[in-house]
Amino acid sequence: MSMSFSKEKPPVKTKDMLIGALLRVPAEAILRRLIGELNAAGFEGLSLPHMAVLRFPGPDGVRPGVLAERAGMSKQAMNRLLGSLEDLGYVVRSGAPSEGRARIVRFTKRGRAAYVKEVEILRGIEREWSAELGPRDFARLKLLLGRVWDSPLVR
Amino acid sequence: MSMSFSKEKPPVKTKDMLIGALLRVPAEAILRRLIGELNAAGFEGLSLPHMAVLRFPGPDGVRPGVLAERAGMSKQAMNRLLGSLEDLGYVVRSGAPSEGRARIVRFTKRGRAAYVKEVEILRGIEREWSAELGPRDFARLKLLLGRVWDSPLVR
DNA sequence: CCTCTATGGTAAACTCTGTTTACTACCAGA
DNA sequence: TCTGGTAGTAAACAGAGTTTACCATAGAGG
Repeated sequence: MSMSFSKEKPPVKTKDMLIGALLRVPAEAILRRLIGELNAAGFEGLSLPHMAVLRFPGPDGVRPGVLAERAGMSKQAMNRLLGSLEDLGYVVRSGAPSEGRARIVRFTKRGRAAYVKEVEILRGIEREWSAELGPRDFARLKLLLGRVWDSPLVR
Repeated sequence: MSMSFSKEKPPVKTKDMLIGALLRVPAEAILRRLIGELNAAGFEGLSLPHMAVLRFPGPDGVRPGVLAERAGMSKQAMNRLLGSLEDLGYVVRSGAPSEGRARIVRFTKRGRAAYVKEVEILRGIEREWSAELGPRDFARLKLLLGRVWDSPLVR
């Protein structure tokens, strides 16, 4: 599944860019890179849809329905994702609901390692951005995005 | 106490957030809103995949293959998207390639109106963000994202 | 104690969207 | 003229998600 963008920069003035593209393009670039590096690091089989599960704050100890809600998808879709992740050896789900208990998703060792690696990759990306923009400006960027996060704008 | 991503804020410290989520979440929120408002404004039928065509700098006067490249998808997939957009009355493609000329995508009136509306919606979102963050900080945010855009980080 | 209802999970059919594979048409250059 | 490259198209296929429907459990009220 190639999400690759064009390889050249469009001949566009930055000041014309609207906030939509300014956020979307780097966000997608990060996601592509995350998946690529995860696979390259030996965590094979992980693809874009799996990221809906692996992303912060992670699925460990959480019920499938909650994960579905977080990811903004149906329980059924999430369930298949979890089945896939289970087949790949990244998570396990506790016993069937017929036993009366709610199911709980748990990381396997491999799953936890993948999650740790994911955070590492993101930290690496942050270091690169920090080097490119300068530490002060990168910190400012994160701070501003944090204020957006805390605001009602994104809900 | 389920913490839903879409309706409530997760109990998370902003400083723990990594750049991936900080960009992804608002980018997705904007996209959802864009599609919703476009539909509500009478531009029915437009869905998420169509946004790969309608997004800046727009398809007008461009060949299908170039649009495919821009969107990071195969020419076949783009072609079907364009067929869909054509059925919905937003674009037209010039005569078949058997006629020896390269096909060119053109907006219909409706298509151009949708594109104009899209920019309007985005400008509206920018105004809201500007009000929330303050004009100076919003300008700073766009400037910083522009520097990311211009850097090799996102390619 | 029994039923009714809400909740959580599961399963199958369907739909949408993209890729892969393969084909046709035109064009420019040896 | 032949040949390789470009542009577009078509059909088969794969995947990912939703809808519809169903089962099991737990808790509340009669």
